[in-house]
Parts: sequence; C-alpha cells; structure tokens
Amino acid sequence: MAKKNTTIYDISKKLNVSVATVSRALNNHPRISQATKELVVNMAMEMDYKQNNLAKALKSGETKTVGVIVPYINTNFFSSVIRGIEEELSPHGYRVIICQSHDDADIEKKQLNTLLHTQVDCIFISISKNTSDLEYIKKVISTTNTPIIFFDRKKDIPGISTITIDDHKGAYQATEHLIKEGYKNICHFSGDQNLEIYQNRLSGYISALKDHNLPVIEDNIINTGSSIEEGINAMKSLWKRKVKPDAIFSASDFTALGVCKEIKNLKLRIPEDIGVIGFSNEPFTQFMELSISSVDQTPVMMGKVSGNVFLESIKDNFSGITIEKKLVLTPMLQIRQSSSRKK
Amino acid sequence: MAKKNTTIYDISKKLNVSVATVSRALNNHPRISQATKELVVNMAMEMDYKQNNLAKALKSGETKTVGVIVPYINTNFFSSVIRGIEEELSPHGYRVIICQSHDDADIEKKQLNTLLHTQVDCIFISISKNTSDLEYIKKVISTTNTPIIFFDRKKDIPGISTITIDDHKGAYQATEHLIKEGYKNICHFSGDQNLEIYQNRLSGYISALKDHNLPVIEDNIINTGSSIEEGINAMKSLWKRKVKPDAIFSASDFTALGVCKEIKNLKLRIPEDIGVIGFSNEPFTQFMELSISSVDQTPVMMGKVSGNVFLESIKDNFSGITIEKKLVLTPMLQIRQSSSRKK
DNA sequence: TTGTAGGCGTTATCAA
DNA sequence: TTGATAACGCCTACAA
Repeated sequence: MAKKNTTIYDISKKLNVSVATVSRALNNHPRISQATKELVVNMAMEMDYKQNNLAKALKSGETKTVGVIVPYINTNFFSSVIRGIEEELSPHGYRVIICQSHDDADIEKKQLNTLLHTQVDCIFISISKNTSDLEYIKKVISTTNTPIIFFDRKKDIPGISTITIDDHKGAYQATEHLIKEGYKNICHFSGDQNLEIYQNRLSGYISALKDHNLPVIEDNIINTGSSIEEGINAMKSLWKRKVKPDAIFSASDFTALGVCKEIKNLKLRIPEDIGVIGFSNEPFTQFMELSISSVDQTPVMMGKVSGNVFLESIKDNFSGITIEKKLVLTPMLQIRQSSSRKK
Repeated sequence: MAKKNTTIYDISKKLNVSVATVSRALNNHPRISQATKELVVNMAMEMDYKQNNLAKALKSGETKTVGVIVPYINTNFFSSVIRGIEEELSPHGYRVIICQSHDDADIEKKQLNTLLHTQVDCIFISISKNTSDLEYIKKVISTTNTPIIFFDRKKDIPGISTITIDDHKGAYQATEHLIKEGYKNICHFSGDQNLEIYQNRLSGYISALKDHNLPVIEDNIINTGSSIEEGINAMKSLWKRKVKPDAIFSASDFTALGVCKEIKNLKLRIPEDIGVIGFSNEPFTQFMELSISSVDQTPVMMGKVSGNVFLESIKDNFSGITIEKKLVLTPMLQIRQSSSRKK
C-alpha cells in the first residue's frame, strides 16, 4: 500500500556507513573523500533517493516556498505578475503558493495567516480594495521573521519593500498625449480612490492639465469602478451635459472599453470626435478593430523585479542588514488608434 | 534577531504538563479533561502559539499542499482553471503551488520532480505540447503515493483521473451552427495534433460535416498553430484558392482573430461573406466591435471539478479504493455576430 | 575522513 | 486522564 521513500538512513545501512557520511556526500560537503562520495551518490541514484524537503525545512527553518496574495488570479495583470515571480524564483529552487483575497480585507488577512502558518520564506501581496488594518500587517512584520513585499497595490509601511509602476507618470503621459493630439476637454474616469494606484493616476492627470495650462475641472473627474458597464453608464450621463468632453482618460481598460462602446452607440467617431485612452494594456485593447490606446504596466517585469528584491534581501540578511526598497518601474504608453487624431 | 515561535514544549513547561497533554488539548483529543484542555488552549492563545505545519507534515506525511503544472499561468484559460482549483481546495485547508512548463516536456518533467520532492498531496497537470514520455509518468504513479490528475490536456494513463471538456461536442456544435447558418464550404484551422483536445475538435468538425451530408475535404483542414499571425497567414493563402471557403471554424480564438483581421483586410464582410467561429471564449471575443462566436470551456468550473475529484479521492482512499475518474464537462457554444448570418 | 548523537516540533504508542 | 518516549528525515557540532 504505502510506498515508502528511501531515506539517507536506508542508504547508510546498505553501504555500511553512517547517515552523516551519506548526508555529507549528498550535500557536496568538503570534508568527505571523493571515493565514498561517488559510492553514496550512485547508490542514492540507484535507490531512487529523493531528499525530504519537509525534514530539511524543519531543520533549517527555510521552506524554500513563497506565497503570493492577489485579489483574483485570473486577470491578465495579476497572473502576469505571478508568472514573473515564478520565473524569477523557480530557478533558485523556490516554489510559489498562490492565494486569492477576492478583493476583501478579511479574506486577505486569513490568507496571510495561512501563509505565515505554512512558514513561507516571503509573502508578496497586492492588497485588496478595502484593506485598512495596517496595524495587523505591522504586527506581522515585528513579530515574525517573514518578510512581506508589496507590489502594485501597496501601502507605505516601514520595513516593507514595494514594487510599483509610476502611475503618476503613466497617467501624466497619457493625458499629455491627448493634449498634444489636440483634445481640450479631457475627462478622467478614476478608479477606487482607496487604492494609491488610482490616486496617483488621478494626480498624474491633474499635473498634466496644469502643466499645459488647461483648467482642472472638478466635474470632469468621474469616480467610476473598473467595469465595462460603469464605463458605458458614465459616458452616457456625461453626454447629456451642456459642455461635452472631447476625450476620456480612463484609469481602467475595461471602463475605456465601455466608453468606446457607448461612443459608438451615440454615433460618434473615435478618435475624431472623442479620444479614448485606458490603463493596463489589457490584451483586448490591441485586438480591437479600433485599437485602444493604453498604459502598459509591464506586469511580468514587475513580478520578476519583486522576486529579485526578495532574493537580494536574503543576501543582505547575511550581513544582518534589512533594507527597505521602494522600486518604481516605468510604465509604457501604448499609442493606438483610439487617441491618434493627428496624422 | 531570530524571533522564535512558541512550541507545544514551551506551553508544557509553562503549565507543568507534558507535551503529549498539550498536543491532545490542542487537537481535541477525546482522552483529556475539560479543565486541562481549557488551561492549555488559553495559554496557547496567550503565548500566540501557531502550530508548526512542517513538523506536522513530517510526522503525518501530508503537506496539505497540491501542485499545479500548466504551460503558462498568464493565459485566461489556465489562470481560470487555477482559480477554480484554489477556490475548491482552499476552504479545505490546502495550499496551491503553481508551476509553469513553458509548454516544454523537459521542463514539465523537472517541475513534476520538484513537486514530488516537495511532497505535495496531489499534482494537477495540463500537459505540454510535446509531452510523449508517458513511461515516466506511469513510473511516478507506480512508485509514489502522489496522485496525478490531468485536466484539459491529458493522455490516457491507467490510474490517472482526467477532467476535460467534450471538445468533440464543442467542435461539432460550432460546425453544425455554421451549417445551419447556411455556410457550405467550411474550413477548419486545427491546432497541434499532438494534443488530444485538438484531435477531438477536428473529429467533431468532421462528424458534423458528415452528419449533414457535406463533403469532408482534406484541403479544408489546415494545420495552424494558435497565434493571430498564423490565422492571418492561413487565411491569406486560403483566399488565393480557386474554390474559396465561406466559413472558418478555428480551434483557437487567437487564430480566429487573425482570420477576422485578414478578412477585413481583404475587404470582405463578416458574417455575410465569411462566417467565423473560434474556440475558448477568450475575453476579447465578446469585446470586439464585431464580436466573435466561440466555444466556452468553463475553465473555472473545470478547476473546481478537478479539485473536487482530488477531495473525493481522499475519502475513497480511506476505504482502500482508488477510483480512476474520467469526467467530461459540457462546453457552451457562444453565438455572436461573426457567425450569425440569418436573422 | 568518518561516526555519534542531539534536535527541529509534532503526533502516537505504551505505561502509569 | 496524564506522562515519557519514540519516531518522522534531515543536518551538524563534536568526537574519534
């Protein structure tokens, strides 16, 4: 029934040597003769020996496993970041556990506890929309040895490294691009302002307007969620205004898509009558017959950098230093048809 | 420096009881007095005790962790399946480790070994395009206790449960739908024929033609990959033929997208001149201005069912039975503009 | 160069 | 009802 794995003890018996010798041979320990080493290694191969990671982890305190908590795994952005983390860490022998918070702070806390419980070596988090209990995370930092790293959706907490993109800059460039294309009355569809990323996109929009001497109009900043539906509805009510916009910079691609659909519905032309630009560079934006301009967040790169920050922190740890890094990646403006009015 | 976790040993010392007592109290063991149990539980709470999963796993042989191997994690299909697996298993205390094979059999084998090595309780795999070494997997099955479960991209191996969708049926319905819309000369862009899913889509296409007394023409079955580019090129060369097709059933949505782009380029109309239908129900298919018909694979459901098959197998295992399940989910045809010629 | 033995934190068996 | 102790499989001082 139960198929037992061979252990170093089994090998030691077979070879009439001690388990210590076997362990040393298998770990390339310097203090062992070449001859016995080969003997052991061959026997291990023959007996199909597989090191028991559990025992090793129990002894060493390192599980060679990291955890990632994201709102949902099946979105282009988060799955791409996870891909980056996996590809950066996998070659170094780390496994990646994924958890979903369903964009809920309570579930997020539970997942965090589970990962702590699993004794992962590091936890990567992109926080949920309604996360506000920073004390809890601070407590984790101060009472455990498990480093936490924030990516994209972060909060500023001492001791926590963060990897983000420059949302302000991305939004600034997007808005500036619209201005240069000759759009004058640019509205911004902002996302959930509890998240820094959306705050920054909003501030980038405002900065660009100011720098180009355009008025910042309160009513032109419309608080939407990130769905197609909300884009449609917001555009609908916007078009009932006396003074109509000639461009929309949306903090979300899905909302931008909704905008495009409604514009078409209103029998207006993109980009001639109205310019549109989104954020995230979702795959569909480039597939559309009328492709949608967007801001690429380089998610795979973000994942790789996040993984690398962890790897570097291990090195640093040997010298007893803990460094808090704040890395900011540069977004990439993708100009497509929906915002290219000039030839 | 090192923040040590409290262990049951710490609690036992504090309370002047044995570790065995502490362990029993914490595990709701029947043979313990209510009084001491409360004493221990409260002290554990006070000392912020967290059970060490590693030690428990080492003792019990169960890690409460499963592994998933997919070609790439950042695709809609695979990330959705993983979401389903996570959501089914997480409530039962399981963690999910994700691995990418990069659609390569060698890497896949390495990842499989890593997971075995990590002593996960189950491994879910959607095999890579060029996986052919079935002996290796059979060996894993026969020499370890770790169950393997295939989803979507499978091979038939005794002892391995599989969860797939009925690709034949999905393809059949898609083709039949085209026929009913009045298309007569339907071409099929098939995927990699090393994978069963694509074989089945091809056979579904053929069956539908036969059942409706349409000729199965060898030249109408075009072996493409799954990229936009290949869709464009295939369509291009197809249009140089004397006898031109009036519909394309593509085994991939991306190829279908390429087809649509090329059709537009050729100044032809969809669906009037040519009907198009893809497979997978990628998000973009419904977002397009001219939405693309497709076959939904219900990936989240596939993940949940996969997870459930594992959970059930644990129950069965208590009775010493190992059941090999072959579950087939029903695909959902999504009819959209690209194939709706009739009103 | 090799062996002995203790410990990582739990659970389970056997006594008491 | 409780306690002592032996595993689980590995690594690593310390001895030899």
